[in-house]
Amino acid sequence: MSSTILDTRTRILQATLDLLSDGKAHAVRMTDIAKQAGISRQAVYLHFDNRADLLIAATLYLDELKGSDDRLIPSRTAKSGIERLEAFVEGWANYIPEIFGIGKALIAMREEDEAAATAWDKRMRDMREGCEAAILALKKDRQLRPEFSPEEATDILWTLISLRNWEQMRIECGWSQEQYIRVMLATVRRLFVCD
Amino acid sequence: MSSTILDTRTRILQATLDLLSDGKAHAVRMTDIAKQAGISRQAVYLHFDNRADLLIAATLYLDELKGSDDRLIPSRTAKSGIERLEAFVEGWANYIPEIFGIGKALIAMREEDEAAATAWDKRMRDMREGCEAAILALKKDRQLRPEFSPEEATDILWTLISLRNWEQMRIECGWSQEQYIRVMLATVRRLFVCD
DNA sequence: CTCTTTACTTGACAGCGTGTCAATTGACAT
DNA sequence: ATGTCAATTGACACGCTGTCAAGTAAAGAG
Repeated sequence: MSSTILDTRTRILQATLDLLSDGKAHAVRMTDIAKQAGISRQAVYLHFDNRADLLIAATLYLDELKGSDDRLIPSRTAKSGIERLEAFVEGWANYIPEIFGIGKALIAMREEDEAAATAWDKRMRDMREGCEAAILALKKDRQLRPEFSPEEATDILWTLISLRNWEQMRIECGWSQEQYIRVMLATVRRLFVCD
Repeated sequence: MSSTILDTRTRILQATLDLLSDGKAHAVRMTDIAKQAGISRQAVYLHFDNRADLLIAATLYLDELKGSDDRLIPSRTAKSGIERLEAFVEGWANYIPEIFGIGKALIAMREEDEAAATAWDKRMRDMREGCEAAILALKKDRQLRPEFSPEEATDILWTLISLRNWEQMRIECGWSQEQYIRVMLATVRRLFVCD
């Protein structure tokens, strides 16, 4: 594993993230990525089997870069269930902008590529576990409203803070990130927390 | 405008809707549609300029078939703001399954095709007006909760009952249509209606 | 009963993006 | 000097969209 291999591979991954960060997932071709990385298109295939493989690797690379596990710490160290719920929602909300580009690309690929679908679904299932933990912490504090079962509440929360909804609110509705966070926090508080 | 023209055109549109109803938008090629309609692939282009044009026409055709305007009647004739909100959410919820296939296809096309994006956006803007009307009816009754401005409440409602969220809850979360309606009604009531 | 028009067919082909293959270069290690 | 390995170049197959040209079959008009 010479450092040259790593360097080129990393440059490809970085190029991928750079280009996808615009949110124009469909406009990013293998040729564009190669050009951005300063190599030939064919050389990309020396490091990644195909486009899906590259996109999946790019999400893992991004995790490394951003330390996605650390994101959950404030939510894990929260004292009350309410605090935990709010810390989780806010932490995730601040993480979305960083993963949005690659996320959107993987979501688009989901429809055509089995491996991409599996990879993205796994990430989303992991995120759902965070939702579930927050809901259960609330329930443990007897602060979870009785309208919804914990499973339903988890599903609602999971759906509510999805990438797609963030995109719709931020881009379609023109909300600022601050507004998004404020409204989401108010929404989950109102929906799930006993008065 | 001989009836033969109409017949073939209609058969193409019907074939398109039939194939898309499975929700596997990306698997439906022009060839598949032609085959389903019983004509040659090239003949499809005698009636529609391109794939986007065909998909857009298919949504309009579906509107004709289903009389989408009639959907809003129960919501318009509702007596109170709450009634109106609930009628709107339930009416839309029951409409989604019918438009889901073609809707998903247009959403996917949105990214690549300007015209498809415009067409779908228009439909969604129209739907947002329904959301807005329901929220304003609630406000007029002084039943709209003060946490959100009417614009914010409209945006939240609009996002909440989106096709994507319906898909996530029905398919990803495995909810039944009845469960979806029950939970959505409870959610909007809790979020927007004063006690 | 021709003549024309119209809808449709067939076959071929260009464009574009992905993915593959073979031959070659250039650097570095032994 | 020799072998290895990353990367390059050029060519090509595949799948799908969209286009074009020539031909056919049937309906309507004179």
